[in-house]
Amino acid sequence: MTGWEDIRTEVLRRIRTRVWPLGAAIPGEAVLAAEFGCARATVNRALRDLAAQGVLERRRKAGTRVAAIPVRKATLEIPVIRQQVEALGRRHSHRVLGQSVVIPPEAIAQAMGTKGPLVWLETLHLGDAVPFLHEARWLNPAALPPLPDFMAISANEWLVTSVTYATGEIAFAADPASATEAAALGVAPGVALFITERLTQDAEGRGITQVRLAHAPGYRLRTVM
Amino acid sequence: MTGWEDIRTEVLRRIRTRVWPLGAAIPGEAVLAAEFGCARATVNRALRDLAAQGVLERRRKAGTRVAAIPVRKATLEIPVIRQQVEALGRRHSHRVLGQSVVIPPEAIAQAMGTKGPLVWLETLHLGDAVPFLHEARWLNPAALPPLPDFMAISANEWLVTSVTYATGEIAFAADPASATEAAALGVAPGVALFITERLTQDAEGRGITQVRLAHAPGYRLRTVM
DNA sequence: TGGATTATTATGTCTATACATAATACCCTG
DNA sequence: CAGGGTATTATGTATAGACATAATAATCCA
Repeated sequence: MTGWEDIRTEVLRRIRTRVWPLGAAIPGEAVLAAEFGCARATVNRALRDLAAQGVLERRRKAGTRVAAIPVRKATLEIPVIRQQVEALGRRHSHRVLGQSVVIPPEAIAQAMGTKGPLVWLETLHLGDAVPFLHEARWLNPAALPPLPDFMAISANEWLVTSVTYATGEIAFAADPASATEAAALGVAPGVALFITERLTQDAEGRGITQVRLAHAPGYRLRTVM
Repeated sequence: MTGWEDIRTEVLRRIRTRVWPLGAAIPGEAVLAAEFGCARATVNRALRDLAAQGVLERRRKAGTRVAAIPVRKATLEIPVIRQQVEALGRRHSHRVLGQSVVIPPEAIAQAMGTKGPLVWLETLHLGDAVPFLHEARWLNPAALPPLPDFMAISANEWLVTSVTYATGEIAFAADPASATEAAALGVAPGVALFITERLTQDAEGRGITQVRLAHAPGYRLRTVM
């Protein structure tokens, strides 16, 4: 009856009802285990979970305290573009708008950690022949297997299956449509577009790819808390 | 030497190098524990972590398999507005632009799960007296403690500390600035704004608050993968 | 053969114990 | 009193063993 989720619930209740006020230290694991009549490992699991959510802050020796300002953490699932389109009940296709090998601008070169030439690739993703997303991407051939024919497989899809694990950062913004994006998406320049920018690095920290995704108007990124 | 993180690393390596291809089933916990020379619980911890990341899919009895399409999961930290402003090295302040009690439009009433009147609140957040964010919020007084004076404490801040735990959903979008938002933020109507919309519910599923945050141009939401 | 029941199995979780680790608190010395 | 070293302590992790649970596979009966 005292599963770790039950304990998590009870701890949350005490925080919510201010039995344990914001910022206050809570009893140690051993004490709580004794109180709840379970093993310390069970309490540990519950508290670790709450710490991962940002509700608690834990430090060795210092103990556990309720987060003073509970930072909300939300998990975003970032699917492959094909899946996003198909989730809308539309058929996905893509068109390569341009591909070339060029020396990148300074900002990109620095982000990718290389001075050599990169592959520049512009792709338009469509759902039932309607523009869905404009993809402007830099690829670092020095950090990637031989590039395929991007007309056959989109870079987005090729990358998730050929570079299984990597780190990087994502940023979201709202930008006015550039001339290129407007033309590709069939909207007026300056229209508000939802932008996703991603920088991906391999295990050695080399830049693999940098991409700017401009979503057609109406796109919403959603998640539950 | 065989901590659960080491095992996680090794499992990831096998996935990356296609020893275990995408979509394939991997050996059971007991088998892996024997191979790595550790307890099953240790393997379990590693595999659970990878499943939480979306790299593996696990089902009782069915076993564990590599995710066919590795859905990327990113964790967003959603701080209080004050913290966002202060993180930029600016001093936070807020101004209440309007507060009233009205019957909400149909869409809001449905989202909040009530037909009664709600509190409508418009707030402008500033950093060093420069407009930072426009907050347009519905509050459900039936699901909240008595409302404070929102000129003294912003609704954003009051809510995180008085409603410690709740569920809800968040959506991000890019919208053109409405007349109200443009005026408040001091930008031209139609300018691309980054919008955060949040619907918060309490433990019983009652709508607590619904808010639309319009960030001043230049705002970027960032996270690491 | 179809449908319901039962057996099997891999993951999920709990326990008790042990040791590791990090960080604080304390104490001792110069 | 400052500085550094040491003791203490709460969390972090590992282990073996056990039982729970869910889902599939096998079986049995109508």
